[in-house]
Amino acid sequence: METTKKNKENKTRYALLGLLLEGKATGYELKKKMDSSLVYFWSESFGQIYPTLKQMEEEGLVQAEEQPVGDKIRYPYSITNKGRQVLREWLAIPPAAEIIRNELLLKLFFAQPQDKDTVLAHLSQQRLQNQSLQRTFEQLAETLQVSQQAGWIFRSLTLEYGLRAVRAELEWLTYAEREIAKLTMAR
Amino acid sequence: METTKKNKENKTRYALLGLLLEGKATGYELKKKMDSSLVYFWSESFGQIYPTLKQMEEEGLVQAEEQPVGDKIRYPYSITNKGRQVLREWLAIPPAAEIIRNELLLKLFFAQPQDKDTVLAHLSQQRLQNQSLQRTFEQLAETLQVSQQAGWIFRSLTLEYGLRAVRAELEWLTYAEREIAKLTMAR
DNA sequence: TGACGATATATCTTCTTGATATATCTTTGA
DNA sequence: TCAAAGATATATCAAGAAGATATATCGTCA
Repeated sequence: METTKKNKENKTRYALLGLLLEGKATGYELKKKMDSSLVYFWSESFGQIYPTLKQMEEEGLVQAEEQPVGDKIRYPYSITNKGRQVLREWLAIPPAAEIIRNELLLKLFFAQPQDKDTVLAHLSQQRLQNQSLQRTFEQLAETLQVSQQAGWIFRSLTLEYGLRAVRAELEWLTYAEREIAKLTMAR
Repeated sequence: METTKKNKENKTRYALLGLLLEGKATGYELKKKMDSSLVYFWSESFGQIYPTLKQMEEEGLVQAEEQPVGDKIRYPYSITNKGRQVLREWLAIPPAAEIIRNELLLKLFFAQPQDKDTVLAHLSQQRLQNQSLQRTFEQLAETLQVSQQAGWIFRSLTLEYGLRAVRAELEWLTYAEREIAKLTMAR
């Protein structure tokens, strides 16, 4: 696959531009929005957000505003038409294959028979995390049902993805625990 | 959750140590091994592998050997007892929650009704990628069935995870395409 | 013999994460 | 009413990771 294009492109900007479609917000507010809606498949740190916003302002993709609040100044950003266009163009590009780093699977892969109990503990922790995530998704689904505006369908599809992924992982956990139990019986 | 421990720990080393359990190998060979077995849930670049190997040698976790081959010198590394111990200790630590970055879902999340065709194209590409991955996993499963040595069960569980994840994603793709088709009917 | 692809080591830049610093604002309880 | 705690807000740094690229040798096929 001889690709010349740089796959190293900063994607933080698109996440921020997308969030700014909903209205102006400060870097801090953008981070909060992200953590309440996108975290399950996308996250950014302040170390990425603030510099990216500044850079995008230089490029004319967003516009900052100085808003004095008491003794301090907030900098709410809003998306420009150029920003909207850049986001639209990016949306049309086929998404790059994700790179996954799953620490649980890595530990499992290197485990030996004597690590059985360790592995079972890891699986059990994973189950708890997934169950909690499942509840979060179910609550989000209820909230989403209420507000059926434009683009609603696509957002609900991302949520459905999360729900199915969690369910599949829980089923795998059950399978894995059972297989490891069998192992114990045999010896 | 007041955690003092640095979550910023280099994990490349553990992947390399794990691979070195199977026998000595050069950085290049380690990369190849990784790409043929772990890629589906873990990957590393040369930019990580070579410096990490050097660093681990200084710490006494691996041992380099100078092996002249014709005009050039290979540097096969082998794991030391200290390395084995460090790996074992890491295996016992509960895995950190993965951070996911799914570009497809991000694009979906920001999509508007007019992006319908773009989204369908992305989904269709995703389906092809998943189908190809599914075939790879099925072939790997057959290979794995043959060699049932120690630790075989854990490796087969990681493969089973992959198979189930791919299957779940394919089912979601079908669901998503159907939902978007409904949308078209309605207007 | 030359071309090509695989082997092998290495470095650089950019991107990303997590930790930390600083300061103000808001809320809550003593 | 004062202090403490916690939320808001901006920012920077170090370490880690990804991707691109450079260099050179080896084996093999035409």
